[in-house]
Amino acid sequence: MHSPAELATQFRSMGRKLTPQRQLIFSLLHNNQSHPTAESLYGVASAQMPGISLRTVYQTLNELAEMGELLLIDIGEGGTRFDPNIDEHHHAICSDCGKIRDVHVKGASSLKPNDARDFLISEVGVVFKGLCAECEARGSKRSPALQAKMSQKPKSSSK
Amino acid sequence: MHSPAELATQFRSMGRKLTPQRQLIFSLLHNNQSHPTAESLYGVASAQMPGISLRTVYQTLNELAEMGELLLIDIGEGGTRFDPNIDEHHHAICSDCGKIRDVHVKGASSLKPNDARDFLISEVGVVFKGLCAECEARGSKRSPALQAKMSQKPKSSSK
DNA sequence: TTGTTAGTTAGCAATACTTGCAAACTAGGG
DNA sequence: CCCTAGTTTGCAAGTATTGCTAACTAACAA
Ligand SMILES: [Mn+2]
Ligand SMILES: [Mn+2]
Ligand SMILES: [Zn+2]
Ligand SMILES: [Zn+2]
Repeated sequence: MHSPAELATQFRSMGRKLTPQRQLIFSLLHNNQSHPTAESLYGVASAQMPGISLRTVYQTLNELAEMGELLLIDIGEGGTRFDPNIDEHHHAICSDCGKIRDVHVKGASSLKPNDARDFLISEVGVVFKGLCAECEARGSKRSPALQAKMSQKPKSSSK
Repeated sequence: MHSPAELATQFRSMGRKLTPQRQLIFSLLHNNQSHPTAESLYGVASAQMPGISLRTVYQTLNELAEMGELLLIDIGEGGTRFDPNIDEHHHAICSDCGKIRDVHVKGASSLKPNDARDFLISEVGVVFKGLCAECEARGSKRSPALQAKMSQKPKSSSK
């Protein structure tokens, strides 16, 4: 993703406005390697700008994605994760805590299917699943589903 | 996934019952390479067994997944896809029509992240995105989202 | 500064997918 | 044929995301 300043220029040049909400989201995304969900971003955004709406977070994330400034990652668990790192890279996903780490894989871009020679490849993605250092050390065996449940606070009206 | 007959035995030996619904689902899944969603399976199941419930399809698919007889695949678009092919393989996903094809990738299992040497890998997945032969030939440029919309019949009460 | 307006935001309804629940049903053993 | 543990259904509820629109405001011009 480009810097907040560059995005500002880019937005304005597209006839879009530079609102405080957008500026905040740009800054929260800048150098963010956590692969956040819309909801988690909304959490930190709300802390700095009470009243900002989840709807606006979704809207801005979608705009950035359409502009090619963000990548979407869909692991099975939970919602879509957003990735401001648009350079070629791959991911290691911890099946215990759900954290996603950026990794680089030598030779990944030249991988080809043995079969399906008639398939026109536009993109190759490699995903490693396993345990991150922390979870491995902790010797945890919790499933991601259980993890999610445990870190869940009772929600009243989140619709 | 094991054969319907083997699954029958396996289910009974676990104290589970062999119902007509389960038998039907086993047979629909056997040698099925379409990576169906619960909903699409429900469609074909309903044709052969009117009255079978979507709930039961989900239930059976989840049971098979827990038993390790099915793999779950989550592409961004639409619901979870189920894969009765549990041998090591990878996928080519058409960004136009959404079809998923099984592919084999030489050397995939020995891929390692350059960084993240502290990550304990349990599984490596490779995904190719691009155009399948049909869509490529057709020269289609439709997005999967648009595709989905176009093939959508108005739903009344699908909740 | 002020006015104008196209674009944006907030909030709530609606949708899509999946699971929770409980009453009715039934496979499989005795 | 009976019993009952396990199953199926139908519907409510939950989660993630988008549709809609009235109220708001950034950007620009006067
Ligand atoms: Mn990343
Ligand atoms: Mn497959
Ligand atoms: Zn972890
Ligand atoms: Zn295609």
